Amino acid sequence: MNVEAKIKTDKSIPIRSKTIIHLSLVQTKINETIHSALKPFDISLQQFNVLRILRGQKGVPANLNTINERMVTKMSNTTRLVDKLIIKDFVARQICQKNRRKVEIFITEIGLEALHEMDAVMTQTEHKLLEGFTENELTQLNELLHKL
Amino acid sequence: MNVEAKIKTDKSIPIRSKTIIHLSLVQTKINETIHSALKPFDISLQQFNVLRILRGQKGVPANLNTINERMVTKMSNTTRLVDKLIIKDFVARQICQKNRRKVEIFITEIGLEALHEMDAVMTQTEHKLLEGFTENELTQLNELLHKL
DNA sequence: TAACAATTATTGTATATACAAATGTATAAA
DNA sequence: TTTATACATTTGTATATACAATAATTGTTA
Repeated sequence: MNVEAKIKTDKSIPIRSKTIIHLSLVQTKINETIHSALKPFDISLQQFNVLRILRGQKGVPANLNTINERMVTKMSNTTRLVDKLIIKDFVARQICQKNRRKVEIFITEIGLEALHEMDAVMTQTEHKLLEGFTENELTQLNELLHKL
Repeated sequence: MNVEAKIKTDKSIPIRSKTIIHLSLVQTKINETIHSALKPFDISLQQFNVLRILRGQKGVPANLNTINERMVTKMSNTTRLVDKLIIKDFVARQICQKNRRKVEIFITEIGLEALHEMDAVMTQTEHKLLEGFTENELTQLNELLHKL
C-alpha cells in the first residue's frame, strides 16, 4: 500500500495528511477483501457483524440498542438489517414481555451453523490481509492505533 | 480507541481479528470527524477529494478515468459526483475535442477559492485526529500501514 | 389519574453507492 | 463500406445508509 504511488503526486505530502490517506486506502482494501470473501455466503459485512454480536450474547437475546452499541460502524437502521437476517432464518425476533417497547433478537441454530462456516473464511482472510506482519509488528500497530 | 471496551467482549480476541476491527473503528472515527468538519461547506468527502485531484492537475483538465484512478475510495459513478460539483460551480466539464468520447473536467476559480478555505479546516482536523502521536510514531504508523 | 416526557423501535425519504446495461465514439477487420 | 470490437462515459436499478418523523409503550409529575 504505497500512498505516493497510489495518489500519484509528485510533491511530498505532510505526514498527517499522508497518514489519514493511508488509513483510508487500507480500509478500502480491507473492505473489498472481506466483501468478496463473504460473497459466497450472500451476506454483507454488516449482517455478518450482527451475527457475531448475537453469538457473543451466548443465548441471551439482544435488543436493538445493544446491537447498535456494539456495531463497529453504527447503523441508523439496524431494524432493516435484522429484517434481512430474519429472511435468511439466521436470527429471530420477538417482543420483550418485560418491556414491550423492546425487541429481543437472537441467533438461530441455522445462523450459528452458517456463522461457523464463515468464521473459517474470515480467519483465512484476516491472515492473508496481514501476512506481511510479524507478531511483534501487529502488536506495534495495535498500540499505535490505540492512540487514535 | 480501545477495541476490547468498544466491542465489549470478555474473551481475548486473536491479534489479527483485533487489528482488522481496530482499523475499522479508526476509519469510522476519521470519516465521522472529517464529515462533520466539511459539513459547513455542504460538500461530501468524495466531492472534496475530487476537487483536490483536479487542483493537483495544475490547470490540465482531467477525464473521468483519471479521477477514478486517483480516488482513494473508488466510485462507480464519478459522473454523478462531478454533476454535483458542477451545480456548485466548483468544476466545469466539456467534451474533449481530440476524442469526443472523453470529457475534460477542470476546477473553476470558485472551486479553487472554496477548496482553499476547506484546506485550513482539513489541516486542523488532521492535526486534531492525530494529536496523540509524535512525529516518530506517525512515521512508524505509516511504515506499518505500508505493509498492508 | 391525566398530561407530559422519555424510551425503543419502525418507517419514510433523500442521498450514496455498486453493478449492469446502454449510449455514443473511435478503431480495426472483412 | 459495412461490421465488429474496444473505449469512455452515462444512465437505470437495486441496495445501503443517514437523518428525520412517527408510533407504541413506559415513566414521571402535577
